[in-house]
Amino acid sequence: MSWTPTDQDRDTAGTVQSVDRAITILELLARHGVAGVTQLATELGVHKSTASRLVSALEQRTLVEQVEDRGKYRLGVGILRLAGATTARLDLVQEARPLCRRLAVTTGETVNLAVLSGGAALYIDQVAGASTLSSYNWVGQHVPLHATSNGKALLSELAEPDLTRTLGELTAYTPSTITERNRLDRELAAVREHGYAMATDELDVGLTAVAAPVRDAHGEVVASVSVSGPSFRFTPERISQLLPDLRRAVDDLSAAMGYRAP
Amino acid sequence: MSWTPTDQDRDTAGTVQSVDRAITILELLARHGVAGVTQLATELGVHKSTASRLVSALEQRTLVEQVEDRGKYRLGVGILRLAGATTARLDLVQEARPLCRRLAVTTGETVNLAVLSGGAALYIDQVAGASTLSSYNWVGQHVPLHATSNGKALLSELAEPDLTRTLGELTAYTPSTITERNRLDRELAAVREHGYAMATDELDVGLTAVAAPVRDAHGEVVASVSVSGPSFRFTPERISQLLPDLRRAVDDLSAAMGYRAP
DNA sequence: CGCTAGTGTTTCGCTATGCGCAACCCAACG
DNA sequence: CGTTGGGTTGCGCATAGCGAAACACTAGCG
Repeated sequence: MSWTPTDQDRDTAGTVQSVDRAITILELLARHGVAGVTQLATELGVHKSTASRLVSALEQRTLVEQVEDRGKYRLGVGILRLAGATTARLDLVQEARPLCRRLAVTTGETVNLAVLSGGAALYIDQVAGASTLSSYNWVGQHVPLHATSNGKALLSELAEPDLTRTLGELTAYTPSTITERNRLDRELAAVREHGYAMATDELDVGLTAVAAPVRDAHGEVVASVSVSGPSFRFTPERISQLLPDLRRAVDDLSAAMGYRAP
Repeated sequence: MSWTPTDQDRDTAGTVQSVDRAITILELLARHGVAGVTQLATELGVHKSTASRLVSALEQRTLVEQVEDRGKYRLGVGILRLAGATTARLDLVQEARPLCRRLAVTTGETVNLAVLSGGAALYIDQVAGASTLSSYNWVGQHVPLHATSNGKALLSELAEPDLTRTLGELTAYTPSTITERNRLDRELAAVREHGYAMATDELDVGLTAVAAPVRDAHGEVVASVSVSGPSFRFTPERISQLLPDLRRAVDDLSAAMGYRAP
Protein backbone atom coordinates (compact mmCIF):
# COMPACT_ATOMS: atom_id res chain seq x y z
CA MET A 1 0.00 0.00 0.00
CA SER A 2 1.19 3.53 -0.70
CA TRP A 3 1.66 4.78 2.82
CA THR A 4 1.12 8.46 2.94
CA PRO A 5 1.69 9.36 6.57
CA THR A 6 -1.59 11.24 6.55
CA ASP A 7 -3.80 8.36 5.56
CA GLN A 8 -6.78 10.56 4.95
CA ASP A 9 -9.45 8.08 4.06
CA ARG A 10 -12.07 6.76 6.48
CA ASP A 11 -10.83 6.33 10.01
CA THR A 12 -7.16 5.64 10.34
CA ALA A 13 -7.64 3.76 13.58
CA GLY A 14 -7.88 -0.01 13.65
CA THR A 15 -9.83 -0.96 10.59
CA VAL A 16 -9.66 -4.49 9.32
CA GLN A 17 -9.60 -4.35 5.57
CA SER A 18 -11.22 -7.64 4.72
CA VAL A 19 -14.01 -7.18 7.25
CA ASP A 20 -14.69 -3.74 5.87
CA ARG A 21 -14.83 -5.12 2.37
CA ALA A 22 -17.12 -7.94 3.43
CA ILE A 23 -19.54 -5.46 4.95
CA THR A 24 -19.48 -3.41 1.78
CA ILE A 25 -20.45 -6.54 -0.08
CA LEU A 26 -23.40 -7.02 2.24
CA GLU A 27 -24.52 -3.48 1.68
CA LEU A 28 -24.15 -3.77 -2.05
CA LEU A 29 -26.29 -6.89 -1.97
CA ALA A 30 -28.83 -5.05 0.16
CA ARG A 31 -29.00 -2.34 -2.46
CA HIS A 32 -29.07 -4.52 -5.56
CA GLY A 33 -30.97 -7.54 -4.33
CA VAL A 34 -28.80 -9.98 -6.24
CA ALA A 35 -25.35 -9.48 -7.72
CA GLY A 36 -22.58 -11.53 -9.28
CA VAL A 37 -18.99 -11.80 -8.17
CA THR A 38 -17.65 -9.76 -11.06
CA GLN A 39 -20.03 -6.91 -10.43
CA LEU A 40 -19.21 -6.88 -6.74
CA ALA A 41 -15.50 -6.95 -7.52
CA THR A 42 -15.63 -3.93 -9.78
CA GLU A 43 -17.82 -1.94 -7.39
CA LEU A 44 -15.43 -2.78 -4.58
CA GLY A 45 -12.38 -2.02 -6.67
CA VAL A 46 -10.76 -5.41 -6.03
CA HIS A 47 -9.94 -8.47 -8.05
CA LYS A 48 -12.56 -11.06 -8.91
CA SER A 49 -10.81 -13.71 -6.89
CA THR A 50 -10.82 -11.54 -3.80
CA ALA A 51 -14.51 -10.89 -4.08
CA SER A 52 -15.15 -14.57 -4.64
CA ARG A 53 -13.29 -15.54 -1.47
CA LEU A 54 -15.01 -12.90 0.63
CA VAL A 55 -18.39 -14.00 -0.63
CA SER A 56 -17.56 -17.63 0.14
CA ALA A 57 -16.66 -16.71 3.69
CA LEU A 58 -19.99 -14.97 4.09
CA GLU A 59 -21.80 -17.86 2.49
CA GLN A 60 -20.39 -20.43 4.89
CA ARG A 61 -22.03 -18.53 7.72
CA THR A 62 -25.26 -18.08 5.74
CA LEU A 63 -25.02 -14.31 5.68
CA VAL A 64 -25.33 -14.61 1.93
CA GLU A 65 -26.66 -17.42 -0.22
CA GLN A 66 -26.22 -18.44 -3.79
CA VAL A 67 -29.43 -18.28 -5.78
CA GLU A 68 -28.28 -21.40 -7.70
CA ASP A 69 -25.06 -23.28 -8.14
CA ARG A 70 -22.41 -21.22 -9.87
CA GLY A 71 -24.87 -18.36 -9.89
CA LYS A 72 -25.36 -14.97 -8.38
CA TYR A 73 -25.58 -14.12 -4.71
CA ARG A 74 -28.04 -12.48 -2.37
CA LEU A 75 -28.42 -11.90 1.34
CA GLY A 76 -29.16 -14.99 3.41
CA VAL A 77 -31.12 -15.97 6.47
CA GLY A 78 -28.17 -15.56 8.80
CA ILE A 79 -28.87 -11.84 8.64
CA LEU A 80 -32.39 -12.46 9.90
CA ARG A 81 -31.15 -14.49 12.84
CA LEU A 82 -28.90 -11.62 13.83
CA ALA A 83 -31.70 -9.13 13.32
CA GLY A 84 -33.88 -11.09 15.70
CA ALA A 85 -31.42 -10.50 18.49
CA THR A 86 -31.34 -6.83 17.64
CA THR A 87 -35.08 -6.22 17.58
CA ALA A 88 -35.45 -8.08 20.84
CA ARG A 89 -33.84 -5.20 22.67
CA LEU A 90 -35.16 -2.52 20.38
CA ASP A 91 -37.83 -0.75 22.32
CA LEU A 92 -39.53 2.05 20.48
CA VAL A 93 -40.23 4.04 23.64
CA GLN A 94 -36.72 3.66 24.92
CA GLU A 95 -35.13 4.78 21.67
CA ALA A 96 -37.60 7.62 21.31
CA ARG A 97 -37.25 9.03 24.80
CA PRO A 98 -34.13 11.19 24.36
CA LEU A 99 -35.26 12.39 20.95
CA CYS A 100 -38.70 13.39 22.21
CA ARG A 101 -37.13 15.13 25.15
CA ARG A 102 -34.84 17.10 22.89
CA LEU A 103 -37.75 18.03 20.66
CA ALA A 104 -39.79 19.16 23.64
CA VAL A 105 -36.95 21.36 24.78
CA THR A 106 -36.31 23.04 21.43
CA THR A 107 -39.98 23.64 20.69
CA GLY A 108 -41.20 24.21 24.22
CA GLU A 109 -44.37 22.28 23.43
CA THR A 110 -45.69 18.87 24.43
CA VAL A 111 -44.38 15.92 22.41
CA ASN A 112 -46.25 12.63 21.98
CA LEU A 113 -45.32 9.27 20.54
CA ALA A 114 -48.15 7.16 19.06
CA VAL A 115 -48.66 3.83 17.32
CA LEU A 116 -51.55 2.29 15.43
CA SER A 117 -53.55 -0.06 17.61
CA GLY A 118 -56.89 -1.59 16.82
CA GLY A 119 -58.47 1.17 14.80
CA ALA A 120 -57.14 4.00 16.91
CA ALA A 121 -53.97 5.91 17.68
CA LEU A 122 -52.46 4.80 20.96
CA TYR A 123 -50.23 7.23 22.81
CA ILE A 124 -47.29 5.34 24.23
CA ASP A 125 -45.13 8.18 25.49
CA GLN A 126 -45.28 11.87 26.23
CA VAL A 127 -42.86 14.61 27.23
CA ALA A 128 -44.34 17.84 28.50
CA GLY A 129 -43.00 21.08 27.06
CA ALA A 130 -41.69 24.02 29.08
CA SER A 131 -44.63 26.28 28.27
CA THR A 132 -47.30 23.74 28.97
CA LEU A 133 -50.10 25.22 31.00
CA SER A 134 -51.70 22.11 32.39
CA SER A 135 -49.76 18.94 31.78
CA TYR A 136 -52.43 16.41 31.10
CA ASN A 137 -51.06 12.94 30.57
CA TRP A 138 -52.25 11.22 27.41
CA VAL A 139 -50.17 8.06 27.74
CA GLY A 140 -52.31 4.97 27.27
CA GLN A 141 -55.15 6.92 25.70
CA HIS A 142 -56.73 5.77 22.47
CA VAL A 143 -57.64 8.68 20.24
CA PRO A 144 -59.54 8.73 16.94
CA LEU A 145 -57.42 8.52 13.82
CA HIS A 146 -59.21 10.98 11.58
CA ALA A 147 -59.21 13.85 14.08
CA THR A 148 -55.58 13.93 15.17
CA SER A 149 -52.29 14.73 13.50
CA ASN A 150 -50.77 11.50 14.78
CA GLY A 151 -53.69 9.54 13.40
CA LYS A 152 -53.29 11.08 9.97
CA ALA A 153 -49.57 10.41 9.98
CA LEU A 154 -50.15 6.77 10.91
CA LEU A 155 -52.84 6.36 8.27
CA SER A 156 -51.00 8.18 5.55
CA GLU A 157 -49.50 5.17 3.80
CA LEU A 158 -52.21 2.58 4.37
CA ALA A 159 -53.44 0.89 1.20
CA GLU A 160 -57.10 1.06 0.33
CA PRO A 161 -58.59 -2.18 1.63
CA ASP A 162 -56.97 -1.72 5.03
CA LEU A 163 -57.70 1.98 5.26
CA THR A 164 -61.48 1.69 5.25
CA ARG A 165 -61.33 -1.13 7.73
CA THR A 166 -59.18 0.62 10.32
CA LEU A 167 -61.14 3.82 9.96
CA GLY A 168 -64.47 3.50 11.71
CA GLU A 169 -67.18 6.11 11.61
CA LEU A 170 -65.87 9.62 11.03
CA THR A 171 -67.54 11.08 14.06
CA ALA A 172 -67.44 14.83 14.59
CA TYR A 173 -65.85 16.10 17.79
CA THR A 174 -65.76 19.79 16.88
CA PRO A 175 -67.06 21.82 13.95
CA SER A 176 -63.62 21.44 12.34
CA THR A 177 -63.46 17.64 12.44
CA ILE A 178 -63.14 15.99 9.04
CA THR A 179 -66.23 13.86 8.48
CA GLU A 180 -66.24 13.36 4.71
CA ARG A 181 -64.17 10.52 3.44
CA ASN A 182 -62.83 12.12 0.28
CA ARG A 183 -61.72 15.22 2.15
CA LEU A 184 -59.75 12.93 4.44
CA ASP A 185 -58.27 11.16 1.43
CA ARG A 186 -57.07 14.46 0.04
CA GLU A 187 -55.54 15.34 3.38
CA LEU A 188 -53.71 12.01 3.57
CA ALA A 189 -52.34 12.60 0.07
CA ALA A 190 -51.00 15.93 1.32
CA VAL A 191 -49.37 14.16 4.26
CA ARG A 192 -47.62 11.76 1.89
CA GLU A 193 -46.46 14.67 -0.21
CA HIS A 194 -45.17 16.97 2.51
CA GLY A 195 -44.11 14.37 5.06
CA TYR A 196 -46.08 15.77 7.97
CA ALA A 197 -49.68 15.99 9.18
CA MET A 198 -51.65 18.65 10.99
CA ALA A 199 -54.82 18.92 13.02
CA THR A 200 -56.24 22.26 14.20
CA ASP A 201 -59.24 22.30 16.52
CA GLU A 202 -60.34 18.97 15.09
CA LEU A 203 -60.45 16.95 18.29
CA ASP A 204 -60.76 19.78 20.80
CA VAL A 205 -61.32 23.44 20.11
CA GLY A 206 -58.14 25.30 20.89
CA LEU A 207 -55.83 22.31 20.43
CA THR A 208 -53.44 22.10 17.48
CA ALA A 209 -50.81 19.50 16.63
CA VAL A 210 -48.24 18.65 13.97
CA ALA A 211 -47.03 15.10 13.47
CA ALA A 212 -44.66 13.13 11.24
CA PRO A 213 -44.37 9.39 10.63
CA VAL A 214 -41.57 7.10 11.87
CA ARG A 215 -40.44 4.20 9.67
CA ASP A 216 -38.74 0.88 10.35
CA ALA A 217 -36.21 -1.14 8.38
CA HIS A 218 -38.85 -2.21 5.86
CA GLY A 219 -39.78 1.40 5.23
CA GLU A 220 -43.19 0.93 6.78
CA VAL A 221 -44.77 3.49 9.08
CA VAL A 222 -44.65 2.09 12.60
CA ALA A 223 -45.15 5.12 14.79
CA SER A 224 -45.69 8.85 14.79
CA VAL A 225 -44.33 11.80 16.74
CA SER A 226 -46.39 14.92 17.35
CA VAL A 227 -45.85 18.40 18.73
CA SER A 228 -49.01 19.87 20.18
CA GLY A 229 -50.19 22.92 22.05
CA PRO A 230 -52.83 25.66 22.20
CA SER A 231 -53.94 26.78 18.75
CA PHE A 232 -53.13 30.44 19.32
CA ARG A 233 -49.45 29.61 19.58
CA PHE A 234 -49.41 27.56 16.36
CA THR A 235 -49.28 30.33 13.80
CA PRO A 236 -48.08 29.42 10.29
CA GLU A 237 -44.70 31.06 10.98
CA ARG A 238 -44.31 29.15 14.21
CA ILE A 239 -45.15 25.90 12.50
CA SER A 240 -42.68 26.35 9.65
CA GLN A 241 -40.19 27.22 12.34
CA LEU A 242 -40.59 24.02 14.34
CA LEU A 243 -41.06 21.70 11.38
CA PRO A 244 -37.32 21.16 10.85
CA ASP A 245 -36.96 20.11 14.48
CA LEU A 246 -39.82 17.66 14.17
CA ARG A 247 -38.43 16.30 10.95
CA ARG A 248 -35.01 15.83 12.45
CA ALA A 249 -36.48 13.94 15.41
CA VAL A 250 -38.44 11.48 13.27
CA ASP A 251 -35.51 11.05 10.89
CA ASP A 252 -33.22 10.17 13.77
CA LEU A 253 -35.78 7.83 15.26
CA SER A 254 -36.39 6.15 11.91
CA ALA A 255 -32.66 5.67 11.54
CA ALA A 256 -32.52 4.10 14.99
CA MET A 257 -35.24 1.68 13.93
CA GLY A 258 -33.15 0.68 10.93
CA TYR A 259 -34.68 2.83 8.22
CA ARG A 260 -32.41 4.03 5.47
CA ALA A 261 -33.53 7.06 3.50
CA PRO A 262 -33.92 6.26 -0.20
CA MET B 1 2.10 -22.27 12.14
CA SER B 2 -0.02 -22.34 15.22
CA TRP B 3 -2.80 -24.44 13.77
CA THR B 4 -3.38 -27.69 15.47
CA PRO B 5 -2.91 -30.74 13.25
CA THR B 6 -6.50 -31.70 14.00
CA ASP B 7 -7.72 -28.51 12.40
CA GLN B 8 -11.40 -29.32 12.50
CA ASP B 9 -11.73 -27.98 9.01
CA ARG B 10 -14.92 -25.99 8.72
CA ASP B 11 -14.36 -25.91 5.00
CA THR B 12 -10.86 -26.11 3.64
CA ALA B 13 -11.52 -23.90 0.65
CA GLY B 14 -11.52 -20.13 0.48
CA THR B 15 -12.24 -18.93 3.96
CA VAL B 16 -11.20 -15.46 4.99
CA GLN B 17 -10.11 -15.71 8.59
CA SER B 18 -10.88 -12.20 9.77
CA VAL B 19 -14.30 -12.17 8.14
CA ASP B 20 -15.09 -15.49 9.74
CA ARG B 21 -14.02 -14.17 13.12
CA ALA B 22 -16.04 -11.00 12.66
CA ILE B 23 -19.15 -13.04 11.94
CA THR B 24 -18.52 -15.14 15.02
CA ILE B 25 -18.41 -11.92 17.01
CA LEU B 26 -21.78 -10.92 15.59
CA GLU B 27 -23.24 -14.28 16.56
CA LEU B 28 -21.78 -14.10 20.04
CA LEU B 29 -23.33 -10.68 20.47
CA ALA B 30 -26.63 -12.05 19.20
CA ARG B 31 -26.46 -14.74 21.85
CA HIS B 32 -25.33 -12.62 24.77
CA GLY B 33 -27.02 -9.33 24.04
CA VAL B 34 -24.04 -7.32 25.20
CA ALA B 35 -20.44 -8.37 25.65
CA GLY B 36 -17.06 -6.81 26.29
CA VAL B 37 -13.94 -7.08 24.22
CA THR B 38 -12.16 -9.36 26.66
CA GLN B 39 -15.04 -11.80 26.84
CA LEU B 40 -15.31 -11.90 23.05
CA ALA B 41 -11.57 -12.42 22.76
CA THR B 42 -11.53 -15.43 25.06
CA GLU B 43 -14.58 -17.00 23.43
CA LEU B 44 -12.96 -16.50 20.03
CA GLY B 45 -9.60 -17.74 21.22
CA VAL B 46 -7.72 -14.64 20.05
CA HIS B 47 -5.91 -11.81 21.69
CA LYS B 48 -7.76 -8.85 23.19
CA SER B 49 -6.31 -6.45 20.66
CA THR B 50 -7.47 -8.57 17.76
CA ALA B 51 -10.99 -8.64 19.07
CA SER B 52 -10.88 -4.91 19.67
CA ARG B 53 -9.84 -4.20 16.10
CA LEU B 54 -12.46 -6.51 14.64
CA VAL B 55 -15.16 -4.91 16.75
CA SER B 56 -13.99 -1.45 15.70
CA ALA B 57 -14.27 -2.42 12.06
CA LEU B 58 -17.82 -3.61 12.66
CA GLU B 59 -18.63 -0.51 14.62
CA GLN B 60 -17.56 1.88 11.87
CA ARG B 61 -20.21 0.31 9.66
CA THR B 62 -22.80 0.32 12.47
CA LEU B 63 -23.16 -3.45 12.57
CA VAL B 64 -22.31 -3.17 16.25
CA GLU B 65 -22.51 -0.24 18.61
CA GLN B 66 -20.93 0.66 21.89
CA VAL B 67 -23.44 0.99 24.67
CA GLU B 68 -21.36 3.83 26.11
CA ASP B 69 -17.89 5.17 25.57
CA ARG B 70 -15.20 2.69 26.57
CA GLY B 71 -17.95 0.26 27.36
CA LYS B 72 -19.39 -2.98 26.13
CA TYR B 73 -20.74 -3.71 22.70
CA ARG B 74 -24.02 -4.90 21.21
CA LEU B 75 -25.50 -5.36 17.75
CA GLY B 76 -26.29 -2.16 15.88
CA VAL B 77 -28.88 -0.86 13.51
CA GLY B 78 -26.88 -1.70 10.41
CA ILE B 79 -28.08 -5.25 10.95
CA LEU B 80 -31.68 -4.09 10.77
CA ARG B 81 -31.10 -2.29 7.51
CA LEU B 82 -29.63 -5.44 6.01
CA ALA B 83 -32.49 -7.51 7.37
CA GLY B 84 -35.03 -5.22 5.79
CA ALA B 85 -33.36 -5.74 2.44
CA THR B 86 -33.18 -9.48 3.02
CA THR B 87 -36.87 -10.14 3.47
CA ALA B 88 -37.64 -7.86 0.54
CA ARG B 89 -35.71 -10.25 -1.67
CA LEU B 90 -36.73 -13.67 -0.45
CA ASP B 91 -39.32 -14.88 -2.93
CA LEU B 92 -41.17 -16.82 -0.26
CA VAL B 93 -41.89 -13.66 1.69
CA GLN B 94 -42.92 -11.83 -1.43
CA GLU B 95 -45.44 -14.49 -2.34
CA ALA B 96 -46.68 -14.89 1.21
CA ARG B 97 -47.22 -11.25 2.04
CA PRO B 98 -50.70 -10.74 0.52
CA LEU B 99 -51.89 -14.15 1.70
CA CYS B 100 -50.78 -13.54 5.27
CA ARG B 101 -52.35 -10.13 5.22
CA ARG B 102 -55.64 -11.58 4.06
CA LEU B 103 -55.48 -14.24 6.73
CA ALA B 104 -54.76 -11.65 9.40
CA VAL B 105 -57.77 -9.64 8.29
CA THR B 106 -60.25 -12.53 8.25
CA THR B 107 -59.09 -13.98 11.56
CA GLY B 108 -58.21 -10.73 13.31
CA GLU B 109 -55.18 -12.44 14.86
CA THR B 110 -51.45 -12.19 14.29
CA VAL B 111 -50.07 -14.25 11.40
CA ASN B 112 -46.49 -15.49 11.19
CA LEU B 113 -44.45 -17.10 8.45
CA ALA B 114 -41.61 -19.37 9.56
CA VAL B 115 -38.92 -21.56 8.04
CA LEU B 116 -36.57 -24.18 9.43
CA SER B 117 -33.14 -22.71 10.02
CA GLY B 118 -30.38 -24.23 12.04
CA GLY B 119 -32.30 -26.30 14.54
CA ALA B 120 -34.97 -23.69 15.19
CA ALA B 121 -38.00 -22.11 13.65
CA LEU B 122 -37.08 -18.76 12.18
CA TYR B 123 -39.82 -16.20 11.75
CA ILE B 124 -39.35 -14.43 8.45
CA ASP B 125 -42.52 -12.40 8.25
CA GLN B 126 -45.36 -11.25 10.42
CA VAL B 127 -48.64 -9.43 9.94
CA ALA B 128 -50.27 -8.09 13.07
CA GLY B 129 -53.93 -8.75 13.55
CA ALA B 130 -56.56 -6.12 14.21
CA SER B 131 -57.01 -7.08 17.83
CA THR B 132 -53.32 -6.91 18.66
CA LEU B 133 -52.48 -4.46 21.38
CA SER B 134 -48.90 -3.54 20.62
CA SER B 135 -47.35 -4.92 17.49
CA TYR B 136 -44.31 -6.66 18.85
CA ASN B 137 -42.16 -7.78 16.01
CA TRP B 138 -40.99 -11.38 16.00
CA VAL B 139 -39.35 -11.23 12.61
CA GLY B 140 -35.87 -12.67 12.83
CA GLN B 141 -36.55 -14.44 16.09
CA HIS B 142 -35.71 -18.09 16.26
CA VAL B 143 -37.96 -20.10 18.52
CA PRO B 144 -37.77 -23.70 19.74
CA LEU B 145 -39.31 -26.29 17.46
CA HIS B 146 -40.95 -28.57 19.99
CA ALA B 147 -42.86 -25.81 21.80
CA THR B 148 -44.47 -23.96 18.91
CA SER B 149 -47.12 -24.76 16.36
CA ASN B 150 -44.88 -23.58 13.55
CA GLY B 151 -42.09 -25.79 14.80
CA LYS B 152 -44.31 -28.86 14.86
CA ALA B 153 -45.59 -28.13 11.39
CA LEU B 154 -42.05 -27.77 10.08
CA LEU B 155 -40.91 -30.95 11.83
CA SER B 156 -43.94 -33.02 10.88
CA GLU B 157 -42.50 -34.69 7.80
CA LEU B 158 -38.88 -35.00 8.81
CA ALA B 159 -37.45 -38.51 8.53
CA GLU B 160 -35.98 -40.14 11.59
CA PRO B 161 -32.24 -39.55 11.32
CA ASP B 162 -32.72 -35.83 10.65
CA LEU B 163 -35.44 -35.38 13.22
CA THR B 164 -33.33 -36.24 16.24
CA ARG B 165 -30.52 -34.11 14.95
CA THR B 166 -32.54 -30.93 14.39
CA LEU B 167 -34.33 -31.34 17.68
CA GLY B 168 -32.06 -30.40 20.51
CA GLU B 169 -32.94 -30.80 24.12
CA LEU B 170 -36.65 -30.72 24.78
CA THR B 171 -36.44 -27.94 27.33
CA ALA B 172 -39.55 -27.00 29.26
CA TYR B 173 -40.71 -23.40 29.00
CA THR B 174 -44.03 -23.86 30.74
CA PRO B 175 -45.74 -26.76 32.53
CA SER B 176 -47.45 -27.62 29.24
CA THR B 177 -44.31 -27.91 27.15
CA ILE B 178 -43.79 -31.32 25.60
CA THR B 179 -40.59 -32.77 27.00
CA GLU B 180 -40.94 -36.49 26.28
CA ARG B 181 -39.83 -37.59 22.91
CA ASN B 182 -42.51 -40.20 22.22
CA ARG B 183 -45.26 -37.79 23.13
CA LEU B 184 -43.84 -35.41 20.57
CA ASP B 185 -43.71 -38.21 18.03
CA ARG B 186 -47.37 -38.93 18.59
CA GLU B 187 -48.17 -35.26 18.18
CA LEU B 188 -46.24 -35.06 14.92
CA ALA B 189 -48.16 -38.08 13.63
CA ALA B 190 -51.36 -36.21 14.43
CA VAL B 191 -50.06 -33.22 12.51
CA ARG B 192 -49.41 -35.41 9.49
CA GLU B 193 -52.88 -36.86 9.77
CA HIS B 194 -54.87 -33.67 10.24
CA GLY B 195 -52.67 -31.28 8.30
CA TYR B 196 -52.28 -28.71 11.04
CA ALA B 197 -50.41 -28.27 14.32
CA MET B 198 -51.29 -26.61 17.59
CA ALA B 199 -49.50 -25.29 20.65
CA THR B 200 -51.36 -24.05 23.70
CA ASP B 201 -49.42 -22.44 26.53
CA GLU B 202 -46.37 -24.46 25.54
CA LEU B 203 -43.96 -21.62 24.95
CA ASP B 204 -45.65 -18.92 26.99
CA VAL B 205 -48.58 -19.29 29.31
CA GLY B 206 -51.55 -17.60 27.70
CA LEU B 207 -50.28 -17.89 24.16
CA THR B 208 -51.91 -20.25 21.68
CA ALA B 209 -51.21 -20.83 18.00
CA VAL B 210 -52.34 -22.96 15.09
CA ALA B 211 -50.05 -23.62 12.13
CA ALA B 212 -50.04 -25.51 8.85
CA PRO B 213 -47.16 -26.49 6.57
CA VAL B 214 -46.36 -24.98 3.16
CA ARG B 215 -44.95 -27.21 0.41
CA ASP B 216 -42.87 -26.51 -2.64
CA ALA B 217 -42.83 -28.07 -6.09
CA HIS B 218 -41.15 -31.24 -4.76
CA GLY B 219 -43.86 -31.66 -2.15
CA GLU B 220 -41.44 -30.95 0.68
CA VAL B 221 -42.32 -28.78 3.64
CA VAL B 222 -40.43 -25.50 3.22
CA ALA B 223 -42.30 -23.13 5.49
CA SER B 224 -45.16 -22.82 7.90
CA VAL B 225 -47.90 -20.28 8.52
CA SER B 226 -49.36 -19.74 11.97
CA VAL B 227 -52.25 -17.84 13.51
CA SER B 228 -51.62 -16.92 17.12
CA GLY B 229 -53.18 -14.99 19.92
CA PRO B 230 -54.19 -15.09 23.58
CA SER B 231 -55.33 -18.53 24.70
CA PHE B 232 -58.70 -17.35 25.99
CA ARG B 233 -59.73 -16.39 22.48
CA PHE B 234 -58.75 -19.77 21.02
CA THR B 235 -61.71 -21.90 22.05
CA PRO B 236 -62.31 -25.16 20.16
CA GLU B 237 -65.19 -23.58 18.26
CA ARG B 238 -63.09 -20.58 17.31
CA ILE B 239 -60.30 -22.83 16.10
CA SER B 240 -62.50 -25.00 13.92
CA GLN B 241 -63.90 -21.76 12.60
CA LEU B 242 -60.57 -20.30 11.50
CA LEU B 243 -59.01 -23.55 10.31
CA PRO B 244 -60.54 -23.30 6.82
CA ASP B 245 -59.03 -19.83 6.43
CA LEU B 246 -55.62 -21.06 7.47
CA ARG B 247 -55.87 -24.07 5.20
CA ARG B 248 -56.84 -21.93 2.26
CA ALA B 249 -53.88 -19.63 2.88
CA VAL B 250 -51.29 -22.41 2.97
CA ASP B 251 -52.89 -24.14 -0.01
CA ASP B 252 -52.66 -20.96 -2.05
CA LEU B 253 -49.10 -20.35 -0.92
CA SER B 254 -48.08 -23.93 -1.69
CA ALA B 255 -49.61 -23.53 -5.12
CA ALA B 256 -47.62 -20.35 -5.61
CA MET B 257 -44.45 -22.26 -4.72
CA GLY B 258 -45.24 -24.82 -7.39
CA TYR B 259 -46.90 -27.53 -5.31
CA ARG B 260 -49.62 -29.56 -6.97
CA ALA B 261 -52.03 -31.34 -4.65
CA PRO B 262 -52.01 -35.13 -5.12
C1' DC C 1 -20.51 -27.58 -34.04
C1' DG C 2 -16.15 -24.84 -32.68
C1' DC C 3 -15.47 -20.07 -31.19
C1' DT C 4 -15.88 -16.38 -28.47
C1' DA C 5 -17.49 -13.91 -24.42
C1' DG C 6 -19.44 -14.15 -20.34
C1' DT C 7 -19.72 -16.22 -15.81
C1' DG C 8 -17.71 -18.11 -11.06
C1' DT C 9 -13.75 -20.93 -9.07
C1' DT C 10 -9.02 -22.42 -8.07
C1' DT C 11 -3.85 -22.44 -7.78
C1' DC C 12 0.28 -20.01 -6.60
C1' DG C 13 3.90 -16.93 -5.07
C1' DC C 14 4.69 -12.43 -2.90
C1' DT C 15 3.88 -8.87 0.27
C1' DA C 16 0.84 -5.91 2.41
C1' DT C 17 -2.09 -7.02 6.21
C1' DG C 18 -3.49 -7.95 10.42
C1' DC C 19 -1.87 -10.55 14.25
C1' DG C 20 0.15 -11.08 19.20
C1' DC C 21 2.70 -8.66 22.40
C1' DA C 22 3.15 -5.22 25.65
C1' DA C 23 2.61 -0.72 27.07
C1' DC C 24 -1.23 2.50 27.53
C1' DC C 25 -5.29 4.94 29.31
C1' DC C 26 -9.27 5.42 32.23
C1' DA C 27 -12.84 4.05 35.88
C1' DA C 28 -14.06 1.88 39.65
C1' DC C 29 -12.84 0.03 43.96
C1' DG C 30 -10.72 -0.29 48.77
C1' DC D 1 -3.63 6.62 45.60
C1' DG D 2 -2.30 1.97 44.60
C1' DT D 3 -4.59 -1.94 42.40
C1' DT D 4 -7.49 -4.39 39.61
C1' DG D 5 -9.85 -4.91 35.30
C1' DG D 6 -11.85 -2.98 31.65
C1' DG D 7 -10.84 -1.10 26.37
C1' DT D 8 -7.32 1.04 23.21
C1' DT D 9 -2.98 1.92 20.80
C1' DG D 10 2.18 1.51 18.52
C1' DC D 11 5.29 -2.01 16.79
C1' DG D 12 7.73 -5.56 14.28
C1' DC D 13 7.19 -10.15 12.41
C1' DA D 14 4.93 -13.79 9.66
C1' DT D 15 1.08 -15.35 7.80
C1' DA D 16 -3.18 -14.53 5.97
C1' DG D 17 -5.06 -12.90 2.02
C1' DC D 18 -4.30 -10.49 -2.10
C1' DG D 19 -3.79 -10.09 -7.52
C1' DA D 20 -2.55 -12.38 -11.71
C1' DA D 21 -3.45 -15.97 -14.48
C1' DA D 22 -5.16 -20.39 -15.54
C1' DC D 23 -9.39 -23.24 -15.16
C1' DA D 24 -14.23 -24.82 -15.67
C1' DC D 25 -18.48 -24.14 -17.27
C1' DT D 26 -22.65 -21.95 -19.84
C1' DA D 27 -24.65 -19.49 -23.38
C1' DG D 28 -25.03 -17.26 -27.53
C1' DC D 29 -23.72 -17.16 -32.43
C1' DG D 30 -21.96 -17.57 -37.00
